[in-house]
Amino acid sequence: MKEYNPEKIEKKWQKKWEEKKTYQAKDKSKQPKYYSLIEFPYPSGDGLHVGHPRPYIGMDVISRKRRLDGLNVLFPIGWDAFGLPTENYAIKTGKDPRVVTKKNTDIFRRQIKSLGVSFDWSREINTTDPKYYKWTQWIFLQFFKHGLAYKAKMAINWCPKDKIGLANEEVVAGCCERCGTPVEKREKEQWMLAITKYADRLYKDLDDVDYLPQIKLAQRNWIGKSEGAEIEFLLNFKKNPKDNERRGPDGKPALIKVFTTRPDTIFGATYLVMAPEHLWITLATDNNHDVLENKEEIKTYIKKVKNKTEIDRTSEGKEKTGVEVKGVVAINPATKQEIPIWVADYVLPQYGTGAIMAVPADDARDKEFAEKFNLAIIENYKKAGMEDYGKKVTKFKLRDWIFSRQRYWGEPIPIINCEKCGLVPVPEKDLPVELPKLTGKIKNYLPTDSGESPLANISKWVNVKCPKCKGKAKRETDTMPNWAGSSWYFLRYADPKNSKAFADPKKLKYWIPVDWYNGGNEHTTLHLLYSRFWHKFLFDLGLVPTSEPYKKRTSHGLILAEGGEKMSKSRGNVINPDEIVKTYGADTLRLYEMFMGPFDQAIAWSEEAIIGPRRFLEKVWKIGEKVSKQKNSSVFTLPGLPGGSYAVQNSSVSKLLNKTIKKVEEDIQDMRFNTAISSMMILATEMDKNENVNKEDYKKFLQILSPFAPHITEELWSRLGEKKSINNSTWPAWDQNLIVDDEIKIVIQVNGKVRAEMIIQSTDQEVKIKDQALKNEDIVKYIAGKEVKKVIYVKNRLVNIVV
RNA sequence: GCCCAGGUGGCGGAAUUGGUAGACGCGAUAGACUCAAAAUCUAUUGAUGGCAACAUCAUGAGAGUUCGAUUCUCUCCCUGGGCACCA
Repeated sequence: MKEYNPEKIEKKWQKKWEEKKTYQAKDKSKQPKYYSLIEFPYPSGDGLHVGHPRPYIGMDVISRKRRLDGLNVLFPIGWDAFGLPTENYAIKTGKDPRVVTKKNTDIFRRQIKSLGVSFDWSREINTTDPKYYKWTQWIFLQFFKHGLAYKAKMAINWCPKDKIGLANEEVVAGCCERCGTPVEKREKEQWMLAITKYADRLYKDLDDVDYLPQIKLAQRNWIGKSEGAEIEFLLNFKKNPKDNERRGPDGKPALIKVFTTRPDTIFGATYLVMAPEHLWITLATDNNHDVLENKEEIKTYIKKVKNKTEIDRTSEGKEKTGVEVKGVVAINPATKQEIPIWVADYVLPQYGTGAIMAVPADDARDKEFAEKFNLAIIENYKKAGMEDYGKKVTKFKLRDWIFSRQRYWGEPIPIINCEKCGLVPVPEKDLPVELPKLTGKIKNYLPTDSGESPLANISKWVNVKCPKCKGKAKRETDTMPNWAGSSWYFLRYADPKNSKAFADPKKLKYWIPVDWYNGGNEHTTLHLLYSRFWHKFLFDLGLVPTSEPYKKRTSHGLILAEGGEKMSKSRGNVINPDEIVKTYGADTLRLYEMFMGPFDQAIAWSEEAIIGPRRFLEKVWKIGEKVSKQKNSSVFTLPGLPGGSYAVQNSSVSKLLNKTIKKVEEDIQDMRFNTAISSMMILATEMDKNENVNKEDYKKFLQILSPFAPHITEELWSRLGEKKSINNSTWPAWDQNLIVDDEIKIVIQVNGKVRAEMIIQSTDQEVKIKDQALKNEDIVKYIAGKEVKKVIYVKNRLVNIVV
């Protein structure tokens, strides 16, 4: 076997590693633990494309490096398999989502395995497995029992033709993706999780974790902590003087509470604006109240606003709309002036109090609105103190999490609705509440006409006895969002087969927190925040050992198709890794994906460029042939010293090797995989040129390459006579003495422009170097006859002469 | 619109974080080997001018700070991602 034949050696080693359980994490070990984590994939029907493995390979490099560092590494994988695409596919084809999921995970598993990623497959999990979602439901019950899961009326996207609730993604340009009918908003009772109760801690504890700065920033912006004041504006009713007894339509004192981050600008507040959804205006326009002069006009406006998206409503570019609330005015507590009240959709109901004081002199949106509707703008108004007119409060943009889906393919919410007892949790002993199989007459995965989940159609499943009073009751038919299963999956990996608890506390104590979690930027504010929330809740219950789940978080960029577009089946530009593995080998694919560009940035695939990494591996192979032919002439044993053999150092290659070991080590830690590979390419070229490459040097090279290209290095390693796997070896140490150069080339600049080069000794003093530079013959002609104002020396870099 | 990331040769990108812009790879051109081709090897490869030494220009655009700016500041343009029911 002279030629490099990746197909043969890759399959061979993958089989051996599996047999020898090389990558299985040990629950008990004297070695320190290391938990590295990737976001478990959604097994879509399109199969794996070359973008999927990028983060896996990246974290695989980290994990393999950690093993060589002597750590007990947990690097697990599973399937986040509930979700819309599978459900929609099931609706279209009538196939059981379970069958579809099984098929898809089988394909994904085979494909991922073919890349030699060092996952511990013995811990594989699947969120759709009842043994798994039993615990998702169990955690939900804990939320419910602690009052953090509750029901509330929320607006959902509703297609009036298909009569189903739609995900935001299924709404295209305001219309239903399937039938094109304009989408309406519809109020529906939804399960909510009170993530806002944790807003402060989710914000503050970011200080203690090692996330990339932009990830922290994104989370902070999302939580949207702002300090400001709530100020009460008293109302004055015009239509009926009796109303001025300071009683509003809701029976409370007639006032509107606003939230502002700038209470100091109150003297400039010339009108109030309420969100169309504001409770005050809802009540004031209903049939029981008659305080407003233009109720119908306002009601028409509110109806119109209802179907706009939030982005449309708050975009500065879009023209502002609104109506004045006639028949009532507010009194500015600072100026004592009467100011008009408006309803406008640029104010959102969820944030602050759903009402603002408008200061058009200071706020761009208020100004735009005031100019359109001819409202007063005061410039040069007096500034007030922060707490002169209202009390200081902290508000968060973060909203509670809508946790219901009217879908089939999700975890059933384990609640029973009893006519007498109300919402009753399913007893823990009855978990999991399994999804009923759709058999016999019912083969329909569509939601019901009333907008309920398809589960509502299955009366046998729905109708149950109340666990409390044994009376008639019905199961909750809403299911959980796909975010549920992924909010705690990393805990399950610590103990994936446990049937008594979601995980053994001892094992959690050993493995948690996750040491390094890498994932997509698109998950920064949802999944990452949700899972931190669940983890904190479990921590408060004493069920997990840490208040934060992940010590470190980094992100990867997407791989785009050749034109720079997203890869998708519908565009027909998907590249299947199977073909790349077949043509070039898994090691080449791995190297290429790590080499193609910075790990955290989106990058376009290029079929043409893959050949580079392949040529590099051919070269590594060639050097291996050369080295293995050498007799051990370059290794000798020093008499008198125990055991070891001492290599004769080939100084130029050895120096470069030591520099490369250091560089690769540092680059892996910072995920600068592309430059790590580039430095190894330089080393390989150097070894290839050199007649006598020391065997020990070459083996060190194989070791530092092995996290990137595990198959070829394992093969070459064993050919050099090593009996143990390269995985069980130790990362080579670099020698500081071999890294420092004695002679250094520096440049000489005149006025910042490079004019000459010179060689200095590393021991040279600054004065000597400056003097040498001024005397340099190329430099003399540039500075002759000119006054030297300044000479700047940057250590080991340059001398700059300013004339 | 708001928030985030980015814009460097023909292409992907590098630049020790203020210190030689273009490492490494792809592609291209020429040569070696070959009957020939492929593969491989060697050399060249930012632009302009010049026989050459060399000079000038050049990191999205414009300004600023500095001995020195791809890097820092300001203004603007463009691309990608997120915006709460996609995963």
